[in-house]
Amino acid sequence: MARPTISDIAKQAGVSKATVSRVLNNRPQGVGGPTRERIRKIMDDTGFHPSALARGLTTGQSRSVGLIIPDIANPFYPLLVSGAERALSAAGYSLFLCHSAGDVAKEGEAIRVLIEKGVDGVILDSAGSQSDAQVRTLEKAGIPVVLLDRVIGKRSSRYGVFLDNQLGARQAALHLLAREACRLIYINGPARLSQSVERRSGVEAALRDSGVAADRLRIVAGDFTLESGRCLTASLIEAQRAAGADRRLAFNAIFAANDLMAIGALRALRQAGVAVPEEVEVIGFDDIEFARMTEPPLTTVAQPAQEMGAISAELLLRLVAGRRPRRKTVLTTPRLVLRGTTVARSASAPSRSLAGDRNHGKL
Amino acid sequence: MARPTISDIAKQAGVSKATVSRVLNNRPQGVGGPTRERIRKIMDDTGFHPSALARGLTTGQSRSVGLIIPDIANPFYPLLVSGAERALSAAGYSLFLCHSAGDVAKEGEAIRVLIEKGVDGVILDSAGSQSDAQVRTLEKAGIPVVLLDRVIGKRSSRYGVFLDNQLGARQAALHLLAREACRLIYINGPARLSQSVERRSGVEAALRDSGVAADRLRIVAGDFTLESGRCLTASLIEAQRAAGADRRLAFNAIFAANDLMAIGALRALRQAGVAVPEEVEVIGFDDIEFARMTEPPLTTVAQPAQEMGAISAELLLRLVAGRRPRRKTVLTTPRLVLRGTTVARSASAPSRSLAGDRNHGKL
DNA sequence: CTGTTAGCGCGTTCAG
DNA sequence: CTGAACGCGCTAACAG
Repeated sequence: MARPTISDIAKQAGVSKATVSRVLNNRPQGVGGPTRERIRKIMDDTGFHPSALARGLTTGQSRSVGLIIPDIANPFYPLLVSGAERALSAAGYSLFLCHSAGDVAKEGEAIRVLIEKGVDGVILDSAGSQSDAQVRTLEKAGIPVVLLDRVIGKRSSRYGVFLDNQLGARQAALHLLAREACRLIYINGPARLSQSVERRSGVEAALRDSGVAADRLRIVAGDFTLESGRCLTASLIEAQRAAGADRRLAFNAIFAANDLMAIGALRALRQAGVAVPEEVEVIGFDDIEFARMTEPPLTTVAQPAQEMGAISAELLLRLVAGRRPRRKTVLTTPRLVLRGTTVARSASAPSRSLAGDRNHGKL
Repeated sequence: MARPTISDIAKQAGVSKATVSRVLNNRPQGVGGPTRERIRKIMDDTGFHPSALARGLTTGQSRSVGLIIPDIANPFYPLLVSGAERALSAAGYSLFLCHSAGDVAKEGEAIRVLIEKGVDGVILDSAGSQSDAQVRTLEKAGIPVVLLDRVIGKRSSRYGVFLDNQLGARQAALHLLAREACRLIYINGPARLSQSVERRSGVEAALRDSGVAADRLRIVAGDFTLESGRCLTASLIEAQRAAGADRRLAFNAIFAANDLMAIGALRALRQAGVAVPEEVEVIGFDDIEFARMTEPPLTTVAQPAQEMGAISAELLLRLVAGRRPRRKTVLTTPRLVLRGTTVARSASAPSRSLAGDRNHGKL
């Protein structure tokens, strides 16, 4: 009682395989109405399912794509996956999920497997900046690639979907710098990551744009963990208190390069008895789910992660279909979400004016 | 310059396809050392990758399995996925990820696709209790299925990996009931979910075991959202205050059926100025990532989600290999993680004594 | 040690 | 409108 094949159906229906194939693919011509119905019924009764493997072997299309991400357990990536999976399955494609654990070798292994599985394309949230060779392997195999979230080399050389980190950081910093007599601390991530570089440059741009004196901004380096945000903030508070009335050490605003560090900062402030947002305002980056659960809820720069996943899938499908998208890379727009860790500022321009909507155009 | 096939390699090497196939599959006999090396080199130089599709067509094995979960964006499921993916890829298997959005129809569609893709097996975190027919479709196609996290019908009738919800709830409740003069509130989830039923029964068992009077326990129903936990707790506090010195309304412990509701409860308590854990102790369930970020960090019942994913994968692989595992279902053991929302109790028995280690035995 | 032959299940000609 | 024959890339069984 093995799985029935197309020939089994043909035999039972007293027709040829070709005829069955035609009803399978809903081809209007070639099969009479009654015959069609009869074949359909037999397929249902026998529990027939056409083999996508066999089909792919002849068509050269597997209708499946690979998605490689550094880490599934990290709460940011599932959003990318979710967006991609939805777009893909809506288009009749399936998703091979692979994780690289941030390791270039594992990433290469995943790519090898995906090629063997005959995927029609790959979405790659690359493990490192040296992934260039890996991508070339795919290209050599004639498999389209869309980069997602992380840049490899020059941004414009490959298809990709990224967040405009600079813009997001700029928005947040501008918002804080609009505070009267603002003294801003920027807690950056590890300098080697492109995200850190871009966000920092956004903060510096905001400083220039707002005309605030350069000594009003102070940049410290964290490592994207809650602990680092807490420690850095605690020691800043400490230093400020030790200095007594020395106002140069004072600060009344913190912008952290991710939400976890912002939450750490929040905790340090609370423990020191500093009122948020009255004495110090705080903004994070990412808009992780927990951002709205802190007290007060965290103002933060939201990444449209699901959308990014979906866009990358659409871009890839276009490539798979053989069309050349007009734009090689899509920059998605971050959005400043105002919550309780900042005070309302009526005068400030609405953040949308900065945003534009570059990601709503045609791909 | 299309993708080279096994015949291309054979031609270049001046041997037959069979010989190439033999080195491809590392078969020790059949090929001489030098020939083997030469063929290997040619494969490397041409960037040859064997087609898993074609291979699967003849072997009847695709070396890929499907994993269906209700929702990828929900932070609990990625842990399951992560565990499964790791175990699978370590065994040389790839993972098709599908989401059902909790919808039985979509789940059916996913199953259909997976059958067509020729997966060797399916791990199913079922969308509903009526998924029985779907599973039968798979069984009819000769595809092994392992249930994960959610039960369908009678627990013992199918292969599956589940958490011992009753045990987890019992541990938590016992811990709280050990408090002197404990008056416990249990915030349950929606009654229709098996998780709610099992956890409630665990709480009731703890009450009996501890010999505490039944009127010390009060059960209210939430819906697993943070808001519901907050509201219910707030109104309980309200009622208690309105009653003045009426001690029957007093409570000094809350056990919530998940972490989100516990966090909501925490917030209500803080807003009412109730000290945690001094006046009221709180325990949650799940141990989501944010549990350790609340203030104080949340004591909770941890689910070994990654492990559950990994075990389900191993179970499935065993099935795929044609071996009959000794046990049809694996019950994983929850673990009470003591953090800041409960006070230390030196007298209480270590939670491990209750735990056992049923999930460490042979599958 | 190596080559030959025959499928795996399906899509696609090209004749009928 | 329908059917027979071939090929997709690979493995398995059997020759040599």
